[in-house]
Amino acid sequence: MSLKVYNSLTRSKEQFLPLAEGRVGMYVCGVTVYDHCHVGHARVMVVFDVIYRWLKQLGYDVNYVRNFTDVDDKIIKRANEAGLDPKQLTDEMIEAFHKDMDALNCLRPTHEPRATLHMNEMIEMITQLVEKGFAYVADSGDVLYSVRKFDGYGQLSGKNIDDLESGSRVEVDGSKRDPLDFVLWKQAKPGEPAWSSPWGRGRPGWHIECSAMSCGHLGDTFDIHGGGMDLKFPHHENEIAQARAANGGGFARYWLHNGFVNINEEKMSKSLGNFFTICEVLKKYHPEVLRMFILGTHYRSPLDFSDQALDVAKAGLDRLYETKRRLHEAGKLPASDQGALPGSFVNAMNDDFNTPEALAGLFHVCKEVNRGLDAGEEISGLIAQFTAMLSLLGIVQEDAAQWFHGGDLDTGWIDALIAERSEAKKSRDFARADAIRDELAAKGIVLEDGADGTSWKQAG
RNA sequence: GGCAGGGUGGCUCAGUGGUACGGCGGAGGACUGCAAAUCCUUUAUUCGCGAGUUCGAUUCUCGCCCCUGCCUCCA
Repeated sequence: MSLKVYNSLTRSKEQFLPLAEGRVGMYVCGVTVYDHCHVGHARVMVVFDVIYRWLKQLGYDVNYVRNFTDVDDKIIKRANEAGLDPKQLTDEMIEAFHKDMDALNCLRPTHEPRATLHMNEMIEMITQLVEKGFAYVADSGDVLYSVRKFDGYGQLSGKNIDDLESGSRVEVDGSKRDPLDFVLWKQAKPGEPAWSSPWGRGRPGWHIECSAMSCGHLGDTFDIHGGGMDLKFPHHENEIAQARAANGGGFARYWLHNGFVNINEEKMSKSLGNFFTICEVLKKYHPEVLRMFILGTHYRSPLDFSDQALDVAKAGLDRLYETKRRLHEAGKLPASDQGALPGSFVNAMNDDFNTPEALAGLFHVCKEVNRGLDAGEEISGLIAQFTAMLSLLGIVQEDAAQWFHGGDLDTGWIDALIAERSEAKKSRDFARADAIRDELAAKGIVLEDGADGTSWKQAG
């Protein structure tokens, strides 16, 4: 079975066939780097990380491009408030972003272009739009895109221009010929970051950077464009209008959009203020827990964020880690993660990256491995499947003992008590043995007596 | 108002025209000195409500109810 993906453009699941055989060009909208990322951002990054990994698994040579928006009103505002140069702020936030992504075990994209380093491409694209009559210079000096000039406007988001205008919440801007027109190039006010252009010193509008950088790296027509659902309109709609009008290409062929992260059934967002940053969550939970939490729901469905949901994700990981620990202790962990993947897992992933179903396959193999271990059977094939799935999903990559021991470094006292308890057990002094176990339990240490001695883990 | 996506066991999350995957939790059992972990068994006559198509619908169609999102910046 080959890969099928849900294409937002056609609102249907389609066979995935890349433009060039064996190669995939994928562009994902990154973040505006004015603040730390929250769990909603984590979702996009993890979702597309898994998509990236799966495409590579299928043998494609993937050119994965994810941008940084490092010029923007919010950046300017935030930098001013903090008394920083915008460049300082964006550099800092990009570093923080990378730290979060590394923690979440997201592979680095092939390219991570910054908008400020692609001014020429943007200016060139705007020039073409002006020349071809899709854009005009307004009285304000801003360059605007004339939405009504572009035929297919609204195709992606399923909107038509007249509906948009009638129910419009768009502010009426006197210099716009049509309320829906959007900015391609914005005149700089004194003190704002600015670049020279045919229309004077200024900065690009938000949408143009993605059109320019995606086409710049991947060509006028490329395979996949992704991002959060909220970018569908107007951002992606505008990207399409710009790119197709400017260079006549088809732009992205498959549009993939992930669902939101909700809190109390409400979208997590900056404007509502109901967000948790990734680093906040990581103070309380291991990054793999967050990753597992995200993979537990299909990428297009809403994902409800709560401590309880994270606890469930952790419980699932604990189960997988128990098996990993058994394998480690039995000396049966394979040296390589390159084992064959079970068919159920492959089918699930090929069906629009159905990670919940893939996880079901993983848990099934996990059980089979435990069963085989209990029975002392030869199960190296199953074990190889097990670790290959974990590696592909980017979970259960820590040392199993370390996982259960938490961040505790000073564990000598625990080992000493365990040794004492072993002696007590040997002399059948179970009262003493149980007293030690209770003493440890009171400190959150749970003991497990296995065939090869006693191991321990932190409770919860 | 327009458009999009949802409503599945105690919680969570898949899925399918032939009575429902997995995880967590619960119950019983095996193992254990007792536990823990693991394994086994079990835990939805039922998939928001009503009608239709069908031999048969949770899955298709229609209507209704409820929820969320987008329509302004937003992953």
